[in-house]
Amino acid sequence: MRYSRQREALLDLLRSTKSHPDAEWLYTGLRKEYPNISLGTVYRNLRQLTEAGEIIELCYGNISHFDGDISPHYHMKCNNCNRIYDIPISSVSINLSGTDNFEVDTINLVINGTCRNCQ
Amino acid sequence: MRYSRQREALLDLLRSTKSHPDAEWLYTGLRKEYPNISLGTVYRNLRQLTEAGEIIELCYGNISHFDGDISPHYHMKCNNCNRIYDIPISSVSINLSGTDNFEVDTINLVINGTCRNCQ
DNA sequence: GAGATAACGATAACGATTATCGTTATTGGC
DNA sequence: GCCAATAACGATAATCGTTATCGTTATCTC
Repeated sequence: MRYSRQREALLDLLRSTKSHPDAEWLYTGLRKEYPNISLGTVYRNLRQLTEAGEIIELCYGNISHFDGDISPHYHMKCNNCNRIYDIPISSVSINLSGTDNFEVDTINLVINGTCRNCQ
Repeated sequence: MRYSRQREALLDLLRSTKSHPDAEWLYTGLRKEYPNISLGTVYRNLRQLTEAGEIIELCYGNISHFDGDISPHYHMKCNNCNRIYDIPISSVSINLSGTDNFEVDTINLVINGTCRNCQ
């Protein structure tokens, strides 16, 4: 993967937020610095970075969101405002007993509910 | 919601399998009994049944899968064959401590890894 | 059985994502 | 530093899952 300014800016922007944005949000943000950047470039780089393991793709509600934080953690999604919050891995303990003969790779946990702001 | 033969057949088909199928699979299956059924009908009824809480919509990899089993349980997804397996709720114990002020509605847990067949 | 209308089938429209293609930018060897 | 090779770009067309439209059919209520 050869260096590109656009990909670097995308990675910087994604790492600078905790909002788990989608491609459109990133595109809008990048256009401030790169007014001619193409939406295709955003999608291409999001896919490359995901495949390289530098970012994580989250799938909530049939559109992809992205997370620049690749350290293990879980998510909380508010059913009202659709915001996605992080849950530190230390706040959850998961105990598996019946997954016999299944080789566990990653654990994906999403708590759906209502966040403080929306109550 | 008025009765319809097509919706009833869809519900029967979905409840008869543990494969967590997508719309296309259900469409293909229904065409054996209803050769003229429309794909739009499948989608319309899947949405209605989901909204009515009679089935559950699962989102893995940007295409919707459906589950006729609405009793609480979790899922295991094989990264190799993409099959989705059920995990009984009794096999997992989840302990939340840091979700302060978040009103929990549902818990969505997916274990990604390699199933017995694919090892 | 008749009128009201939900649901149908066929198909067009939509929105997110991916592919194409000619041009531009990065890189490694001279 | 320059040049050739080519990865990545921007613009845009194509794809694919899903939703909306619309005239017709089936279900339900009286």
